Amino acid sequence: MNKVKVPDIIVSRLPVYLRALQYMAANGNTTTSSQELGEKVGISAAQIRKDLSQFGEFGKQGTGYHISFLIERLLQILKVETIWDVVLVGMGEIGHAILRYQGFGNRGFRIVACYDSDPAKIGSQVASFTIGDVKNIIKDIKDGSYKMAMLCVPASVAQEVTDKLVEAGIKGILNYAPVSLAVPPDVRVQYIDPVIGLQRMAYYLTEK
Amino acid sequence: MNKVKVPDIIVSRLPVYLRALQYMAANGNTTTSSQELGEKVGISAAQIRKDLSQFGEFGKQGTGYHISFLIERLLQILKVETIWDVVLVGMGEIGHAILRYQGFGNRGFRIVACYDSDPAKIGSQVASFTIGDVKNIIKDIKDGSYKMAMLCVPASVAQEVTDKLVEAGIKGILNYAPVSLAVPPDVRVQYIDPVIGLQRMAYYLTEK
DNA sequence: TAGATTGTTAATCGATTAACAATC
DNA sequence: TAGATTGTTAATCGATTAACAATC
Repeated sequence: MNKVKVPDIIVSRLPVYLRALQYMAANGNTTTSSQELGEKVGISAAQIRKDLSQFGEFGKQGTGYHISFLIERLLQILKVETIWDVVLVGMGEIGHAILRYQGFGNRGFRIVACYDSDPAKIGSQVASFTIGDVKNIIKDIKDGSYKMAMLCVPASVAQEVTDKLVEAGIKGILNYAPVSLAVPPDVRVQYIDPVIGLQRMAYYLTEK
Repeated sequence: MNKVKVPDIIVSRLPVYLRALQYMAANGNTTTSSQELGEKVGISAAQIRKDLSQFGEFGKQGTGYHISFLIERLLQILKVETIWDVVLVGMGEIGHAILRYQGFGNRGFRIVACYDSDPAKIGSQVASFTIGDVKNIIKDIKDGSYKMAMLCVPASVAQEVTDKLVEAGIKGILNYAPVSLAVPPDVRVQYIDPVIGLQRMAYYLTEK
């Protein structure tokens, strides 16, 4: 679709722009500039303009960007205009917290199935879901119905469950397990490990 | 301490190396190479050697790295040999989940106090903590006793709470609120927003 | 019109990779 | 010794910034 491949570092900033724009819109703003948006997200105005220019011309000289229009375009570009179905694997503490979290729906994602490997959990009801056996994932979703998964299993089994997800046709994994995953080139992994963030900040702290 | 400032992009990879090394150590491995470590974390061997060389010479030609020694050095470099005290602000769904999470302690961090602004929650007991009034944060920690915070308040109040944390001397904020924060240059923010990760992956998906 | 701000170009800056001497 | 792997240099590659013509 795109003539030239857009660098991933640019793609990674688009959701941040989108989030800020939606926040502005919710506060009643109708227009903004690369300058103003840049201040909100901590990125230079030049970079925002350069990033957006990869996808088209969305602003007007002299006046800047119409917020609702730019939001629409970013939703299109990121392919989150409609809702993606996501499967949740691992119903421990984190899995339950994710299931209770209300913040996915209005940003393009919803959980449609839950899995675990613990016989004590399989078959039980959580919210509106019946927990399925992780062994059946491949069979269940091999029709390609689902492309994304959230992985909340212990680190010790994360790779083997990942292999199953990949075999089942999953192409994007949001990984909460504190371990690096190996996947084929056409599968993306995003890591959520709060400790990595804390350790990274600790480096800059001078004393306790 | 360091003669030359180390690029943040290098610092950001160190916790990932550390995590993989600790995983190897837990599995009984005693030595590794930049090649092997690189395969585990998805980073080139040359880059790992270059990153580590910023801090010293930790390997041996011909044999590679002694895992436990390299772990020790990374713990030192990242300043996570001993435990950092972290305050938790915002006792909603996410705040409670974080409090229940057992994965911080053995990686360098522990929660030492909880705050909220909801009168219905202030004074109540959660686990071993009494929830404090967010208004008192500045007074409570102005002695500089705590340097890090986890922020789990709604996006609408995240900036004002952040300002209080900064005034209270907090230098590192792990932000779970889905909004960009403005902070002085000596304060670091790390963002945890799963939807950003999901949207970023959605870009690469071809169809539903 | 005058002022503001875009989209884009060229220059700068920084990060990654490839290669290899050193050496365990 | 021969093989393996480091730490480091130089080359390559890619990302950011500064500047400005175009134009709303």
